[in-house]
Amino acid sequence: MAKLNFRPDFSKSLKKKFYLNDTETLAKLLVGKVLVKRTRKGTLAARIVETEAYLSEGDLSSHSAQGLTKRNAPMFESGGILYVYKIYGIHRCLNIVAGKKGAGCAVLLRAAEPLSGHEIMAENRGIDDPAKLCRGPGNLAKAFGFDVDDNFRSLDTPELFIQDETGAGPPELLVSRRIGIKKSAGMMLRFFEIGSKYVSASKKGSSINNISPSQGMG
DNA sequence: AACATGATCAACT
DNA sequence: GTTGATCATGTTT
Repeated sequence: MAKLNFRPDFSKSLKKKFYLNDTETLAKLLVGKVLVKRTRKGTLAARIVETEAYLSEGDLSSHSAQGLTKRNAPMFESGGILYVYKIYGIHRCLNIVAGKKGAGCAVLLRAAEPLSGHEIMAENRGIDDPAKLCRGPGNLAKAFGFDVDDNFRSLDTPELFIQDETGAGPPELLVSRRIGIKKSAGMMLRFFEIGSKYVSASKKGSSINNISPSQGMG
């Protein structure tokens, strides 16, 4: 579970093609990967344990459902960049754009297990408990210091990337409905690691069979 | 008016 | 330990 010997390694970063997977597949595959951000104060890293997929079609809760707007413009770019938006005036939500340019889909990062930069995250959050630093989408974004000026930022530089640390095998996942939405609420598009104490909200879910990469539109 | 939230509190298992 | 209700907050539609 905990990666005691984690070291940031840009050579293990996910490549552009990885983000062209369809949104649901990307959401599953991102669980267990490590988000790495280098700042002036130090390097932040956390292992993703909970995600949600927001689709390009047939998903009324996706920000892309109403078409291109100024706010959701990053969603319509090619996958592998950030989409950050404000919610309830207070919080930020960090998304990874998925799929081809023009598709309009993204993966919301909902929770993560801190691996590096604990002190910086604690300072950003104003709390210490490692289990709470990156638990919940607003908290995760705040711990990492992401804001709307990070929109369109690419995930393929040594300053910001996602590292594949799943050499020992992918984590076992559960699937559930997404949290905090009313439209398209029945869709099973939330994915999280079984038994992780870093997961937000409910830890109930159904088991998933296999995960296979694809090149669909999501 | 709705909103991809979080903190807090009450009630329950 | 968990779940559900309540509400502060301000941007977007």
